[in-house]
Parts: sequence; structure tokens; C-alpha cells
Amino acid sequence: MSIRTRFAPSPTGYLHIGGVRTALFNWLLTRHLGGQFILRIDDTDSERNRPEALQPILDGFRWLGIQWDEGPEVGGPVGPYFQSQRLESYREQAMNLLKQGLAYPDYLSKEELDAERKRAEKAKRAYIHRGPLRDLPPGEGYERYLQQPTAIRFRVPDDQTVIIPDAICGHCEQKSDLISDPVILRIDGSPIYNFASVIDDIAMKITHVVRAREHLTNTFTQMLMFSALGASIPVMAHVPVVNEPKSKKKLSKRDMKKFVTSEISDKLQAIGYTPEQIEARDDLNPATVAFYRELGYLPAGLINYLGRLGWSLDDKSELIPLDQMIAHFSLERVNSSSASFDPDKLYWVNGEYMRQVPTAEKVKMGIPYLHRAGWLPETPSDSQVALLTRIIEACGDRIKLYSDVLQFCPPFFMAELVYDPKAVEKRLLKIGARDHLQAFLKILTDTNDWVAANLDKVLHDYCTAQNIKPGEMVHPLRAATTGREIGFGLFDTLEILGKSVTLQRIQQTLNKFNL
RNA sequence: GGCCCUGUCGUCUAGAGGUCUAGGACACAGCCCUUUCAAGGCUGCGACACGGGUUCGAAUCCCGUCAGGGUCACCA
Repeated sequence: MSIRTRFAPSPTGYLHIGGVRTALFNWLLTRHLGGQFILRIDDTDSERNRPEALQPILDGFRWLGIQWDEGPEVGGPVGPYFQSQRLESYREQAMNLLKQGLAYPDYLSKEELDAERKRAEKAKRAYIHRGPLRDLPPGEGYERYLQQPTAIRFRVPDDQTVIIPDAICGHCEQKSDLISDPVILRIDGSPIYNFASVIDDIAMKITHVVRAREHLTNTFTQMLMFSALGASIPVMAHVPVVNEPKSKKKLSKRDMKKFVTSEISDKLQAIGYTPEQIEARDDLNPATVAFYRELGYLPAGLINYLGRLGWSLDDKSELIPLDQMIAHFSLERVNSSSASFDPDKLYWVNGEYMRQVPTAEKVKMGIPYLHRAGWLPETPSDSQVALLTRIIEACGDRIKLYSDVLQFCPPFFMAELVYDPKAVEKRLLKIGARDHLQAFLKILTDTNDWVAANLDKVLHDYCTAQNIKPGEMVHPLRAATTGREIGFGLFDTLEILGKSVTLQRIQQTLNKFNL
């Protein structure tokens, strides 16, 4: 079976985490069953539409490897894929319904509608609009419309039960008497989303509509429209909403700025963004894909995490490679309740994927961060790359995100050592630190086999002779040579630093702190 | 408020009447390893929203209550 799914974002300037999860499910379904995943741009709302706001969305998908088979920049047989370029078809279909009496012109003013709405609210019942002209004989509505164009409403049939056999939610039903007659064409002739979406789904031969749960209520109306247009109804699947971390509230597209906490802002500043830049960019927050890309997350990590949010393979799989996800994805195993986005778990998943990344790739992806922080030129020399490679090898699994290079590399690129006050306090100003550093400095001066294994041996020999624990030497030495108390293995550190820098830094530390 | 949907550890989830004194993962706590950090190993903490049915038996089916969410635009 060949299926067709679609994702229909409006050009907002960023790819939202919740949206991309929905898109991922669509994409996985087509890759699993075989078929096409279509990207269609919902830009019918001219007020909100910004043409330049599409690129970040396409970039985001490309980065994640979610390739669309038809849509912007790739074209396809049922284009155009921008709703703003399909206006004629919506109009045509609306006229069609109008002629058949399945839609009708509505001349009520905004004030009249508001009054009606208020009345309904006061009576504590839902506002269900029924225009005065809804029962005009077929043809007459069309005539009236031609004489005096106005908004067109879809005529919801009376006394029907609309059933959505939803692939995720199961059986959902609604009485048609409780469904308002929706506007399908505005007074200016432009279509409303609900209608355009149906027209396009039919025109684009969409077989599976997989979209967010917040559209479920709309779907009752759309079911009626599919029928009125004589089209068969696609498989409907409404994926549950993604909630804010540790919350039951939807991870909203509105007000994303609130996710930029001081902690998040610190993270962004650590990778080189100024507070002004953070403030200016509305896509730099944890609700967007761009944010994770900036911090050096892996596409595969994000995909795995998002795929497991609301969907599961079995009772224990957490790390599911993409080919496995594709091989086993099904709507039946999508949960029907909403799920909270968990940054901690995403971080863990990413770390697991990062272990598979070859050193050379970490070097390549780490350079831009080091460049922005001023530690390396944009194109480092061969020797700088060689040095970075040794550092990253020594880091092992400590790098969970590409931006983590900033936590481990700087001491090796500094001309003048910067000391963390805590390291000085805890590791250098301790009784005995000075004597041991001085004594060991002499030993190191005489050490010529400058490799980690030998340095390890030399230090342990010293400790045995002095009858002290290795920790008493390791900690002051790390602080004296890197200015920090945290880092990877000390002997790797000393080896990479090299003999002359090591000796010089120890001496300098002794002088500086008057030890 | 009307309508629609949902309710298993803090979070993501497994669970399709007996194999559930409810399994896994993240997080958290403790211990081990150790050279700090990370990793690893072990242990612990921790949930079927509540109340009624149906049944020999219910996390699983039914009803009600409560709670949460979504939606009620000439937005998408």
C-alpha cells in the first residue's frame, strides 16, 4: 500500500518541538508503509505570513533528516504546495458547494455575530451559528452571492451524528446540531484554514491525516466537508499534545520567551550568544529545534527522543535507531494521552548517541564553538586540529553535546592560565600542597618519558615513597596546570600539555599564590 | 460554561481479565570503582485518580465522581 501524509506548518520562523514531533510521526508512517510525505505551507493568513519565515522550518527538517517527498523547493505532481497559491481552487470548490446549497452566503455583520455569541455565552451554552440564509433553495444562494459577495458558510447538516474513527483516539463522536456553520470563505474571498485544509487534502490525495490533538474538534466539521465534497475520508489520527516539562500544559507556540530562564540564558551565553542576541531571536528557546541545534545536539538524538515521546516500541527499548523506528512504527502504538517534554531525558539520549560519534566528527563540529569563544581561528592549523583531536580523545564519553568542548578544551589553548577560585581554595591552598608540588616539580623536571602511562607511574612512585594517597597529588596538580578542579584524566592532561608547559604552569602557580 | 478527549512511579512508558506483592527508562538518593568530573556496577525511593458495579478473579470491561487538557474566530 502506498500512502500519502502531510505536515502543514504555517511560516512562523521556527520549527516548534511539538510540531516536529507530529511531522516525525507522519514521516515515520510513510517510511514504514511506503508512500509520500508532503510538506504544505499554510500561509493563507496574510497578516501573519512572512515569506522569510519559511526557511528556518525547511532548514530544521533538513537538519533532522526528515526529507519531504513533495513540497517547497522539491515540487511534486499536485502542487503548488503553498496555500496562498491555491486560492483559486478554494474559491471554485466554495462556489460548487454554494450552487448545491451545501454552503450559503452570510451577510451578518461582525456586531451581529458578536451579539449572538454574547447571548449564547450568557445562556451558558455553546455558540452554534446558523445563518439566516442557510435554507435558501439551491442556486439562489449562489445568485445572491454573485450580486453581493460576502462571507460564505458551510451548511452543517441537521440531526446527524458525526463519527471519527480515529486511529489513535478510537471512536469519537459529535452531534451535528452541536457544530457551528463555519465560514469557509472570508468576505475578501480568502479561505479559512479548516476549508482549505480539506480541499488540499483531497487534491493532494492525502490518505492519512496525522495531526495534533487540538485539531480533533475541527475534524468533526471537516468530516462533513469531505462528505459534502463527495470525497472519501482519509484515515484520521490525532496525536496527543506535547506538554511543558513536568506540566500538563501544552508546550505552546505563544510566549516561548518564558522558557528562556536564567539557566537557559547562561547556556546560550556559554556558547557565545550575548543577552541582546538571545533577546532578539525568538527561535532561541527550548521549545524550538534551532535551540538544540545551536547547543550541539545530534539530529539522531532528537529524533530518537521525539519518537519515543508518545510512542513506544515495546516495554524496554529506549534507544531505537532510525531504521528500527521506521521498521516498527505504527499509529496503534501511539499513546492517546498527552506527554511532557523532558529535557533531562533528551540530554541522556543524546549522550548515548554521542558515544557513537567518531572523534574526527566531534573535532569538526567542536571547532565552531571554540572559534566563537576565541580559542581557535575559524580554520585551525593542522597542529591545532591535531591538538584538539588528542583532547577530544581524552574526553571520551564526557562530551554529550558538541558545545561541551567548551568545558574541556580551554585550558589547553590558554596562553595565560585562568584560575577557578574554587579550585585554588580547595586544591592549592591546602596544607602540604606547596611542598608536594615543589618536590614533584623537581621529579617532573627530570622525567623525560612524557607519556601518560609513565607520568602515572612516576606519580604513584612518589606517593608510595611519601606515604600519601594519590589524590593528594592529583588534585593540586590538576589545579596548578589547568586552573580547574574538573577535567579528564590528569595524566592525559599532562601529556597533552607537554613537559615545558606543565613545568612552567606549576612554577607559575607556586609563584602566583606565594606558595 | 457547552462540547470533545485523557487519567499507571516526579517524567517518558510496558500492560488488550489471571503470568502484576505492576516491568523498563530518565531523574533523584545511597554504596562500589576511582584521580576530580563523566562513564560503569549494585541498591534504594517511587504509580494503577476516587467510588461503585460485572466477574471465581480487574490496572485492564461498564457506570458515576473528581482532576487535567483541548476546543468553542471571517487564526492556524
